[in-house]
Amino acid sequence: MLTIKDLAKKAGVSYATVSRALNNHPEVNEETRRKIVKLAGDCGYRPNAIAQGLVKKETKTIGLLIPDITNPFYPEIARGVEDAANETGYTVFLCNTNWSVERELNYLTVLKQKQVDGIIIAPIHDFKDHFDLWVKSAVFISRVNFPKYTSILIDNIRGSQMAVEYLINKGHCHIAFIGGQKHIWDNQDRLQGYQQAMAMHNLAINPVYIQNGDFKRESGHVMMKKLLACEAPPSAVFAANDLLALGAIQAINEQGLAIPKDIAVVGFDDIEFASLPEIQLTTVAQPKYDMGKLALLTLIDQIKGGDDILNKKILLEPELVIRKTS
Amino acid sequence: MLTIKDLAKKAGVSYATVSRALNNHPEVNEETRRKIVKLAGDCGYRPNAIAQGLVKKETKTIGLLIPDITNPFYPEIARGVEDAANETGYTVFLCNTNWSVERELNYLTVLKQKQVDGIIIAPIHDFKDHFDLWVKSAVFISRVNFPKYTSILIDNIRGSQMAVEYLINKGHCHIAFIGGQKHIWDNQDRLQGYQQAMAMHNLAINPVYIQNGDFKRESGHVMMKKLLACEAPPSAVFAANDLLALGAIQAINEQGLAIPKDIAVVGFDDIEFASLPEIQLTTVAQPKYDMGKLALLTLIDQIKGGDDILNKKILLEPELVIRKTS
DNA sequence: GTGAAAGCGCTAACAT
DNA sequence: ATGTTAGCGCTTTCAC
Repeated sequence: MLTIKDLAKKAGVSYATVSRALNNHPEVNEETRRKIVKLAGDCGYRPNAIAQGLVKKETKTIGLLIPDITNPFYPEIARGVEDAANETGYTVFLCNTNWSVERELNYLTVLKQKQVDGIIIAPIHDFKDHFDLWVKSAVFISRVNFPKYTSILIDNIRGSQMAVEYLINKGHCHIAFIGGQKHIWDNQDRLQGYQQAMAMHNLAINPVYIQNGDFKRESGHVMMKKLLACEAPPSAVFAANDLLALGAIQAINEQGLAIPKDIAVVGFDDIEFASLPEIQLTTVAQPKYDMGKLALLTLIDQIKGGDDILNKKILLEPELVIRKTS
Repeated sequence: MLTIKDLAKKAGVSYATVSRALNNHPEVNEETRRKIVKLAGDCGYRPNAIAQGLVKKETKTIGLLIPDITNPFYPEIARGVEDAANETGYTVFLCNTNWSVERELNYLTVLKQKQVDGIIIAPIHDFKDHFDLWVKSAVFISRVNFPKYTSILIDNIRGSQMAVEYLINKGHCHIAFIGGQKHIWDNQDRLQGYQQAMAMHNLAINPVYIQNGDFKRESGHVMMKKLLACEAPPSAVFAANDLLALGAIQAINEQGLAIPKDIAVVGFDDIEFASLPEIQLTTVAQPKYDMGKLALLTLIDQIKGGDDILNKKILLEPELVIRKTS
């Protein structure tokens, strides 16, 4: 591996000069700079980012913690993060927590060791106060209970209200909610939006109409089967994400029931596959790619800037996309 | 940030001893080790991995280069890579090349600078010989033309043959191929498998039946529309991946034609959404998750081992999953 | 404008 | 068994 010293030897200057030339320090002679830059190009010299990181205490690296890369919602986010990272010179560690708290925690310590400049996280548990021990800069893709950090997310409550009100306006009054893990913020807020919409229209909620599982398709399938098996099955279901909605649709079809005639279904996220002609899922859309991009840019601001940009809460507007399942 | 020297001071030993204790060197006194380990735990001390990387010339970090994280095929791979990386103590850089050669090349230099121990790559272009300038260890998720590196992939030709032969046995003789970028290995091999199967059954291929675009859904839509518009539309289509198949299905439906009655469709990959009840796409399955895991483990072997494991070619068996679109 | 030298946090060879 | 020291590749004072 070619080092800065090797290059300095070839150029006949001290390696400090090479460093200055390559880092565009103004004090270096224009001619020597050109010579050095040319030489570096010819030799294919690349500064060792690890060594740079050690002295500069900045690694130009961030961590992206998400629960499930397999849910098409997250790849969109990741793509946004990654595109923006690329443009700003950062590289991103992919940390798929797999809905495991242990793994989330473990990743945090690993990322700290690897000296990332910051993290973007869609958390799966409540960090309490331990969090700031681990990272200096972070942006959350979720509501977050401690004020110190920036978060960017869509208005989950509003989105859910829109979805449920739409169903109510369509004449439904037996509307069920199928959700993911109870403790996940997104789930709580979407449940709350559902409850508020029902309350605003003086609609009672049958307790069995509120189901919680996890955010995967199979879980939607299971919960919907339960709903279908109860004495008074709902005439509509609001699912806390599209994967759950897809699972619910499957259960409904297996029962021989028609969508939306017998049961209407509305999802959340608007993953790409929701728009397939065969699916045509009505759902609450999130600007996933833009959220990813924004998260990264906000994080960079925070890394660069200092305290004044902390504690920003960026709330984006959801959009109800009406298709054929409702 | 707490450093090893701070810790040494607190423990009342030299920092070399701390290093030895924490790295389980045998020569250190069992009692001092326990004391140090305890202290480190209490203080929440984590060794700086950047500093470790600099001296050990090993970063416990790898790069994963894929063309499109948005295609559900790749998240499955990524999850496999990531799970295995986690178990073996590695962290992975997500490098989404976005089908851009420039970005792929750029990532290679960035990863080199960041001193990754190796890379796993689903390449989008032919590196010629420049490649070994950049990385020491690599495994390809694709066929690869230069022998020095390990590659792991399924038998694309065989898989395509299986798919096309299945269509032929179903009585089809006007079978079209819609593919991705012409120069991508996967595409070439799948095209070849298609051609071989046709030839083996003495079936002529109408040149317009071979369409190439990119590997995205919209491209499948466009290509299928073209096929539908030609004088003698095919009675079956073999798509080089599931996204293309999904796009083709959309075009067929828009024409008011029935699947599989009027036109049969077969895809490749078996992404999760191919199995949705509403889709039920017949497709050639790849063991995506296992491929990812295997790729990572093979890479580690290579990093650790040396030359003897280079140039392994691991060819996995595809499986034809017959569903409702054929 | 350039060189010499210190030091980032750690490991490992060399002493003791 | 433990301490001392060199050095990984780089940036950044501090001299000149």
